[in-house]
Amino acid sequence: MKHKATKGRQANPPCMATSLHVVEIDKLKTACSSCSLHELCLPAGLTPDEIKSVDQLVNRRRQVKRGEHLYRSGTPLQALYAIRTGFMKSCVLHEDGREQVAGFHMMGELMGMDAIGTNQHLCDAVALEDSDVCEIPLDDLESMSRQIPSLQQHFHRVMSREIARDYGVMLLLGSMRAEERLAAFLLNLSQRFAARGYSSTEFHLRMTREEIGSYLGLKLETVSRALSHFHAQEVIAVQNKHLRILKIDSLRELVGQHNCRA
Amino acid sequence: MKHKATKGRQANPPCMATSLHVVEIDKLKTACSSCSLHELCLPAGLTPDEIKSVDQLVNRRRQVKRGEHLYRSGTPLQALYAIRTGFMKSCVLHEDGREQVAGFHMMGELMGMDAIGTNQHLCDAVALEDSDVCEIPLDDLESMSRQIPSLQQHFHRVMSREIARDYGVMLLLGSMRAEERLAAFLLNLSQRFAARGYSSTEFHLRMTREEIGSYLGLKLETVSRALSHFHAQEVIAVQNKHLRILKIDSLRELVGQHNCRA
DNA sequence: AAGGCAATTTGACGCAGATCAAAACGGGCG
DNA sequence: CGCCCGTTTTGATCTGCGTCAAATTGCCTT
Repeated sequence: MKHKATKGRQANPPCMATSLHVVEIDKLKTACSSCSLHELCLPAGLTPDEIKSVDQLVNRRRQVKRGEHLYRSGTPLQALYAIRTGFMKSCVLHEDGREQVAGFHMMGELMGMDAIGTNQHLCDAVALEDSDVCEIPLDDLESMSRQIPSLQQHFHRVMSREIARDYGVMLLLGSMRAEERLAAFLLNLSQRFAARGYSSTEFHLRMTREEIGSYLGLKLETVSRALSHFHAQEVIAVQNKHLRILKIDSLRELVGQHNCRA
Repeated sequence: MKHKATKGRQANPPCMATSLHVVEIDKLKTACSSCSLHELCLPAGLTPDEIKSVDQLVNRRRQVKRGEHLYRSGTPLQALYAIRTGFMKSCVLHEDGREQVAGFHMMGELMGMDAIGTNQHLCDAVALEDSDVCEIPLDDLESMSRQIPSLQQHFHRVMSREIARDYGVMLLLGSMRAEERLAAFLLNLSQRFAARGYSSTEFHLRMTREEIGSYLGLKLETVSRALSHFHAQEVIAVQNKHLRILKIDSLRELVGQHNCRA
């Protein structure tokens, strides 16, 4: 529980990847410097030298197959995880076994921060497609951020942004109507895909309608109906999980105006 | 924007307190060491020596009268604030001017963490009763937490707990019925008052029904009706803002069972 | 290619909670 | 003390979304 000044852990087993060449495994270890995500991820804004130091933090990568858990609620916090590729959800669990999706996470995002306070994970993290995450032991991150102020600062920003995101979700759940929620959700996805260099108007929904509904505080039927309605209005084009935004401004207008639920 | 190794700011104007003796002003400056909240607040778990160092962080105290703002949405982040006495709310603002209560805050709690990511406050912070807060400049907190690992660790825990709290609110807003939400809310208040040495069963609601409703994603009439219903069942006794919990277990049962909204 | 299961869509209906309205209450101020 | 205004309560009605149900589609397995 006390701070350990562990600095790098070269002795760890290389990784759990299954069928990779040695060369690739080696590349895996020198993560951040060569990672295309370092402008989005934890090392954002660091100098190349600093990023080299951060490489030592990410000593292990882990593959999580579609449907598998990265961690489970109640489990002790082992590390934080940065998503390198793939798509995940986190679910908060009710005492009575029911669950609610608390967020969807894509590459460059950090998961597990909710567990720092109690050292126990509060949610399940489940891969919605085959994913690849970097394991970042918290102790190491803390000791390194004592040495690299800009890393420390960036880590704080990342945590803070998670809080800000949560406030946005609270707003959505507390005061938006079904179609507004869905519009806000689609705009959010769009923007995040765009930030990663993907199309902001055409993408694949990796989650089911039920998962979208759980996240938005709606039933799957309502999600389906709202999508159909948007489709009928030609605001979007949906076919199963493939989605294209046709009139992004219409979505924006929808989110802006709160007809109901003052 | 870069880290400044500022360490203490003894030169600041003492404080904005209005009618205090010099002795008291002086006492105000040596905040944490003599503060009865240090087990709840930021210095929790530090050694007496470490707390002395932390005293330098809290170089200013600020009084916020009932109804006044501590900070406003959009304003640049000046500092984090630890509540010493009083009671506050934070409100997220819609673009269209509508607002939603994102949280209620009581003594020992830290406010402003949502602003670290963008350096801009995301919510308004308003005092619901005359309050007294400690100003903690973020730069100073960061530089000191580089020197005192247990401070760093505790700060991370505090931020993480805010994230965990938000997840709880998301759960509440996304999947509980009106009376469950209210029960969860009352239990939460009860527990937080208890942690501060106040009665867990009898307290004063400092916020209006409308503010409760805003926080819980309900209309004030619904809040009022739910309170009346609990009262009729003799689960609680409410008179205006005075509230007594008579059957705390009934409230707990209510939160446990999710009749609706799977 | 066929079969089966999960996901999705669509319709009909009901209800929790929003909305509208009005009365009662309480607290601060002249 | 009494007035005024914001807060709260309570009732009546309306509606968005949940619930139930059934048909359709797509995907994965054999």
